[in-house]
Amino acid sequence: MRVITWNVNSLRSRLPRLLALLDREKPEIVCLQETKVSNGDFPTLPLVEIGYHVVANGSGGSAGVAILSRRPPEVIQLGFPGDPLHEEARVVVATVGRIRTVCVYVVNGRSLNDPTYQTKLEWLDAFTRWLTQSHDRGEALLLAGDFNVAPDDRDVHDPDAWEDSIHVSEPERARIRALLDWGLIDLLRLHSDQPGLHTWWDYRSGAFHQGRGLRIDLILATQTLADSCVDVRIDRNERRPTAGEGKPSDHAPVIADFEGTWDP
DNA sequence: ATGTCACTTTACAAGTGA
Repeated sequence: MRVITWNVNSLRSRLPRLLALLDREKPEIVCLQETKVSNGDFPTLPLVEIGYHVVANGSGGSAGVAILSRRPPEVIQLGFPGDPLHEEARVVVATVGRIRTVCVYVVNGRSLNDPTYQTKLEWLDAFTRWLTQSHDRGEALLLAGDFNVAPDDRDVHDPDAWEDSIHVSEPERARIRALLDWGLIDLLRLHSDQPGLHTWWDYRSGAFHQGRGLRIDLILATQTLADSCVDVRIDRNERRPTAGEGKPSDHAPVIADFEGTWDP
């Protein structure tokens, strides 16, 4: 069973690349962020035509999330009770097979002195409170998305240059640790402790070409699911400009493989 | 610090968010 998370930075702009990714990787579950499309304008048809179910949560703003799945999704939830930014559409939840799948797009925050930085911390607190209080660490829970936080210095191309910056500040990292302390496991770190495994590179200044990136797109899972995770990789090639399928997102997809079908 | 991208708007350029 294959799971992919990808911040597409506009689904409509990225649709040709998404269709190529689905054809290439044949994932069972896909978590998308920054779809930037309202539910009414979601390009459902080309995805249904190739065998995917679609659960979208989009308000047309700069966020928007979606879960695509081979199996029909059940117990669908848009946002979460007490979401302080409910109208921004940052969370979508669905059960696929035996896996409770939470797709998340965390507030960016822009910089430590921007008002949205506090919003980010408060939103992460509310999200984590909901997640930990309404789920069981014994269940097969998958939490995937753009966390807009690089969990530790291995996830930052130049930790000195990024010290006390947005995405790496200690209060942000403490919020990620709270999720891990509750019982979630950072699946990529099961397989590699190497630095330089980035998932996002700024469009500007040739950041991708120069390897100046961060790992902010994560797939977390509870122990029962993590036990069956056999591989996690980052599709860096998808971040490259290519002919024919339009421009790349500023994020690369993260791809996790699990043993077994996880059918009910 | 910033050389990009995609979206929006009383829309054909400029502001916003990332």
